Amino acid sequence: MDNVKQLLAVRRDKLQKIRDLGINPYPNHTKRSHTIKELKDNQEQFVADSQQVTIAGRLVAMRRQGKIGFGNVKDESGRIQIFVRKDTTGEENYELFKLFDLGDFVQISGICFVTRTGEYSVKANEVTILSKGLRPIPTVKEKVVDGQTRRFDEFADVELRYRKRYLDLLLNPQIKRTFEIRARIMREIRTFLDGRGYLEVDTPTLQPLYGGANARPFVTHHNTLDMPLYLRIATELYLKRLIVGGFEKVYEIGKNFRNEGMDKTHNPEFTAIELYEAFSDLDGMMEITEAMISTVAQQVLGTTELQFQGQAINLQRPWRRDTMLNLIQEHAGFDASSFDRDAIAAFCGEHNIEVDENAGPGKLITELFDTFVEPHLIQPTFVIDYPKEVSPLAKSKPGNPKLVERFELFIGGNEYGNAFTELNDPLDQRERLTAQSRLREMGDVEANVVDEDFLEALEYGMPPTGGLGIGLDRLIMLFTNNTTIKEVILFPTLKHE
RNA sequence: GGUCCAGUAACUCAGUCGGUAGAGUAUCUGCCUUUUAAGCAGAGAGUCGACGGUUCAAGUCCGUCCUGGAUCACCA
Repeated sequence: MDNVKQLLAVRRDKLQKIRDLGINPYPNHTKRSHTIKELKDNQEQFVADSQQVTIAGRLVAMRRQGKIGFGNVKDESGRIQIFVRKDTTGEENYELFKLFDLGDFVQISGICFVTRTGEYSVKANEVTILSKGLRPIPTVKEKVVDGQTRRFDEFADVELRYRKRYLDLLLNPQIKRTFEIRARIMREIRTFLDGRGYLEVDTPTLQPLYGGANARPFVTHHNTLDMPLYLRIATELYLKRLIVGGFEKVYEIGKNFRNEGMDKTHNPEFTAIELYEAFSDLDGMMEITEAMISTVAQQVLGTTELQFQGQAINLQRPWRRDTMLNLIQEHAGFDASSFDRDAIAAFCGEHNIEVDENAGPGKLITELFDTFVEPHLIQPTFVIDYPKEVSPLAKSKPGNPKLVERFELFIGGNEYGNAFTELNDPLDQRERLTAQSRLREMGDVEANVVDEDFLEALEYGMPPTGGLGIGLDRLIMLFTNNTTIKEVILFPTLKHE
């Protein structure tokens, strides 16, 4: 018999022994009177009064010695020591206590007191099993040395942590903070936008056509309708339809799905917010981006100055704004404003930047930007004036037909958001999407597809509109000082074991 | 996808020059009525990621593959 089977068999055996005592190892009801935090908050009084309490939680440590035993019970609010004596619980109940294993959910009734060594504890007069565990839980021990908690045999295997996130949360409770911050960020974004009169909406995740970004989709099939459906890569085109329909301020927070590679900043499904505001524009989107992110930081973290990977980042408004071409000039010493493809391609070649033969000058300019500029944009920076060639949904910049009114937001060398003055000229939009479909024919699998229904909606008239998208997982990474997107997603996508 | 690193007991990790697989924790047995990384004595527990090769002999050397991490490329 191998070790795991042996360990499982021991637990099964104890389970049967509990049943043999006439005790249900999975009772329906709990009689908790206090959370552990409530015990701690009232320590002085509860000890003075020998307060009778009933706590419930997971048994996370056990130190048995003959006819007594110490253990530690943990609920979501905290962790406390229990003290069990045979002559206090009685013979029969002590038999049950001896069948407890680490990881079991237990209920302890007893009085609050302080042990000889000064530890606040519950002295049990009755122990109850709430849920018997059948698998051994990895044991992480802690010792406090000079106020610092040292941990032993930490549950640290990154792969195991992601695959068995429940164990990660249980054994590495500090991980929970990331997801608490995540939830608060979401709530504060909603509070902020609701306060500005925005309406939260839901648009389809399953779409007959996909659009709104450059990406390959996941494809699925609807059996009854016998048609292909795509998991959305963005919410953009549906939200704009709502602007056509007369809503003036809408936003959606939800999952997007992109069928492409994974790395530290890309998970196949990720959470984004998109918002659209009629009668606004790129300047309006910069204002709302600054206001929203700095407000959320203040609400969630209590400050707009944060530390990210050893760098101090200041989210205090206003944020820097500069054009892509200026920034390339500054960091690469190259003037690309001519949009002369040959000259730009030659410069790329000199700096070992791969040049796709189908790439136009605009595409090459963004590659120069990515290489020379992006890593240096540590403090929040709005990069404006993007090449039209790479921005099929953004409105042209007056006075320069090669550029559009678009920004991307960079913080700490990473991209966080993308916004345009939205293109509302239906004929121009049709030309742009048609140009994208030509790129598709030349092999660009991520080029946009022509969405006739969307174009028809624009033909009914869409007001001048500002639109913004922000990758929320990355924002959460920034706020929690994580460099890996998997750390901020509870169940990140992994390959099969 | 390229390169580099890692995968050994349930957990955390050693394993030298190729020579019968190791420790701590956890588990089991015994002792122990104020311990706290409890302690003492003993025991069980492994397809050394998978497959193939070299060799008298492979955890160790070689090849292929799987999984994860780092990095580069691609990608927002």
